[in-house]
Amino acid sequence: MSELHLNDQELVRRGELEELIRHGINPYPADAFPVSHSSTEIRQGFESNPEAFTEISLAGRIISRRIMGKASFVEIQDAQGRIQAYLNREEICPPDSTFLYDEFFKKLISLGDIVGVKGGVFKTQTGEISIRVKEFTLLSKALRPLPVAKEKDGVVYDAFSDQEQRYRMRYVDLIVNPHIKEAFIQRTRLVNTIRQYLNEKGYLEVETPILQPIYGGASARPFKTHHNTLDIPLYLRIANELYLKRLIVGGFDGVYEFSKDFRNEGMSRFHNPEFTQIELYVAYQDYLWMMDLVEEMIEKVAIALHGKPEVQVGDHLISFKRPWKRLTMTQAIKESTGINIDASDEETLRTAALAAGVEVTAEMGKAKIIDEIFGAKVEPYLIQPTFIMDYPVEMSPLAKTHRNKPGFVERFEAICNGKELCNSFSELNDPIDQRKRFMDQLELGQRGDEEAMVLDEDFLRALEYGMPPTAGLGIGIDRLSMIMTNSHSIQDVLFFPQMKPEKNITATPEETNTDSNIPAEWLKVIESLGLKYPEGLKGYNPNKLFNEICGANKKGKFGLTPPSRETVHHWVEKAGEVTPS
RNA sequence: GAUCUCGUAGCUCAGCUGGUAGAGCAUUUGACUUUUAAUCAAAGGGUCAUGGGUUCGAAUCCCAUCGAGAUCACCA
Repeated sequence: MSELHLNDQELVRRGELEELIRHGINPYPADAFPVSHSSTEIRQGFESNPEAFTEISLAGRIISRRIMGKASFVEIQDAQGRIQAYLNREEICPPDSTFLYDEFFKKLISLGDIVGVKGGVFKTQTGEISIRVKEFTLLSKALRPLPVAKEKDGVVYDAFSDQEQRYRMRYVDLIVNPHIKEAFIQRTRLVNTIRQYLNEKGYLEVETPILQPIYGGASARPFKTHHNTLDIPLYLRIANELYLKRLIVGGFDGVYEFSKDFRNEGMSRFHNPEFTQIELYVAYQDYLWMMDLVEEMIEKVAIALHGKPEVQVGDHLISFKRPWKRLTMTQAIKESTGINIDASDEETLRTAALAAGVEVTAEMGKAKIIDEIFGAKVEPYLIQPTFIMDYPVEMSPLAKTHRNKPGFVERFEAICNGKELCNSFSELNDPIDQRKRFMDQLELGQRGDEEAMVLDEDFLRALEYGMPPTAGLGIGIDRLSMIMTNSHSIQDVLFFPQMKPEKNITATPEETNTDSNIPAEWLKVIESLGLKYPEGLKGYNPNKLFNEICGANKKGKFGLTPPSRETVHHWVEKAGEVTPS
């Protein structure tokens, strides 16, 4: 960033920086600054035991400052909170010089600087517990002004509230809006609670591949990437289900993983391209057993976070107290709409759906129509946690066929606040049935469904070796965090939500897709190989090209610095898009 | 992807039917030894998201682009 773009406040701070250095003060000292107390420890402990606070040290960021001649008050914010410090010229300066106060503290220290103080704790005339500073150390100089807000009687004025800036510069958001931290701390507490619960049951936390040659376990569009050495496409996982089941085949009887998954789909306040799920698989259990586990576990989470099973979410007070309501899909739809999906064939159902105002089309099969009715007429109205059980088989290619209800699978979702909270089934372990379900998916894929599952031959091989009957579960951790922290958007429970790049548009956007990114000198090398640009590069193996041009460069004594393999890949890609002139 | 709304100082925001930019906080300078949205006095600070157009004249009207938010679509 060039100096030309600095605003007046940034220039002032850089001036202060130079001035500090001129006075021999390192603005970024290497020395450790041992901290004896946090702001919270001081505020909570001082009243009952003042003697323990005569010699303390504390470090943090200057968040506000009131200079009153020879005395000053600063508010210092550490990881726990804020505390006031009192500085007096005579107390921090040696008798022969007022530099430390008049120059260093007053002129060269700014809001946002990180400082360390040593001194004793006392109470001011207005009754505020404060640190009487004897030693004042600069620990890190801030070169940008902090968007500090002021507060009185609980009302915050001029808070840093621009959502775009808050998400793009979460570090600033966390400094000036400390309450934002709370949701993130709760999220971690939530994860820890689940982890502890599952560990106590003896299940093994495992790690499985994020880069997968075949993506599976869910219906979604993946992110695709490429491995150069193997020269194969790889996908970022959309789920880890099929890997965890392989581990069940391998003889583990309970495995789980907190899994960052990636889906190349739309974004909304409920969707981020990367998100976290926990998946759990337990051998010799079924979905009914899993329902009990979910109830117990989520109730524990609510209590761990709020001290009670009730959580205020928007306008609703949601109770996670066991037991939760349980309904079959059939019952739920019947209750809400009067439609009996069991007794209806596809056409009757379509007519009934249309009559109820659900948008269904002629291409939709019975299962899809049921899904549409449920999504439009039932799910949004389920506020208190509710289990919906037994889904149509077509929508659940990895779930086991229902033990006594043909056409359905042993699957449940917990719905809460109108959204899916988790998804679970008795896992399909019949390899022949599983192959058939994959084939059905393949057919969907050939008909253009971009989210249809792909066939995973190795997974089928694993099933053919025999997988015990298994109960499986997936919970969206971000969604659960949103509910548990009363957050309106997924961005409020992700430190760094995905955003479009912020850099301003270039002045001439058309120039970026001119004919070639290949520098002229390298075009010569390529031509010396007898390849014509761009048509000769179309479909050419980029790794081969890389080797050849590097070789030609050496032998032909072009004397050029070789490009990276990645760059060459890019050239080939680009060449494929260019039409020969 | 669609629709609507928004983008002005470091932050939060004004800026009318078009007439060359305002406030509070922050910043700088000065005063002030227990303040707490400290106070008092003065000063500086802007490519009005970007690029076009209409106009004598555009922050304001029109078009395009970029970015954000909301709703919808998509997403088991």
